[in-house]
Amino acid sequence: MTIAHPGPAVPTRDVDSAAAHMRSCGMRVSAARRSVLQILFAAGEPLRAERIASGLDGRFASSDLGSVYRNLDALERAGIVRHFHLGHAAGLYAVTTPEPREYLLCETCGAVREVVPAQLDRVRRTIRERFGLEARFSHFPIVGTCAGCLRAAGEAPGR
Amino acid sequence: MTIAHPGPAVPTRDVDSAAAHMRSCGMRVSAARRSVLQILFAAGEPLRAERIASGLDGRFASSDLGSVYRNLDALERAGIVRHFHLGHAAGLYAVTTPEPREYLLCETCGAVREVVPAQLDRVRRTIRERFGLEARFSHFPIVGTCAGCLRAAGEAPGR
DNA sequence: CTGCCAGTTGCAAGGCGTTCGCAGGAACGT
DNA sequence: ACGTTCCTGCGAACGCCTTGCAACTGGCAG
Repeated sequence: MTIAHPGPAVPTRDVDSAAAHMRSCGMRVSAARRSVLQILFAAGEPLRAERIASGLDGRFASSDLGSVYRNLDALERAGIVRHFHLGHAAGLYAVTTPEPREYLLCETCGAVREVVPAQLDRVRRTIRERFGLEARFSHFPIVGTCAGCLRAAGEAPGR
Repeated sequence: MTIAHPGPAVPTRDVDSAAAHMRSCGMRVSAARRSVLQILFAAGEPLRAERIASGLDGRFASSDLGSVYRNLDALERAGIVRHFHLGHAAGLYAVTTPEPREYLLCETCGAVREVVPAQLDRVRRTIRERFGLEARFSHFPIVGTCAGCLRAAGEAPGR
């Protein structure tokens, strides 16, 4: 998935509620799709397609990488899954949560901070007022240098 | 170039001043490098490597794409060139300017707004105060929906 | 001005993440 | 149980970028 699907988010609690929604969308609930969902729910953190295809390193049924991408796409279209990108790395996929998520990334150490949108509303408002842009940090994060790395950078070069 | 080179920016006015700086760094000033610089200066806007390799569509000397990437890398290391990314597309390269640039991207229509860092300082400060992160929008832009697309989206769905 | 040699070049192959075409296979309404 | 339609795995291909290699060349030593 290279772009974010704009459709409404449909948070689901478990594989079965997700399956119910899939059926209500006219999608089939195949073994491969069920497996993708199982893995995403089990992991509890965003995963790369590769890792899903591997069955979460063997703990679940594995499937074809191409099919995983197609299924993630279908699930994202249905609002059950969403994805985002940290820098240039492969996309990360997660089950849609009731409260959306946005991200901040430290380009130096790779640390990721996950926040709910309300925490970025002041930032968003400033950007909207100044530029008319309604910013989203859910698909592409805010990138910068975290406090720790700033400190480290401030100490080391001093010497 | 997949990551941003951290070195200091070295703004140059033209190919010759850039060449002088290159030599002062111990780099050779080859025909291919001169051509990359000529093209970047002539274009006056950020370019994709592909476009540089093509000699700006035939108007300049063309060169090998691999060499273009290597040269852009070398020039970026030297501070003469920098690059950024708009979404998933290929990187965009430009000559370093005295005043750095940051970007805002409308994910809907693709419009790009280029601003100087001061215009984003309030945003940056808010983020720093709340999260300790020193944000940069020079390598990855702020992404969202621009005023025009917001309006269009607000009208159309009503019908 | 000549010659040398590390730094560069062009070419081709390779890598990563993702997409696509295809033919066989399975979900689900009837 | 059946058939249609969607989905699957496989392999090939793509876009963007990197890399290995042998030939070449910039720029300093002499």
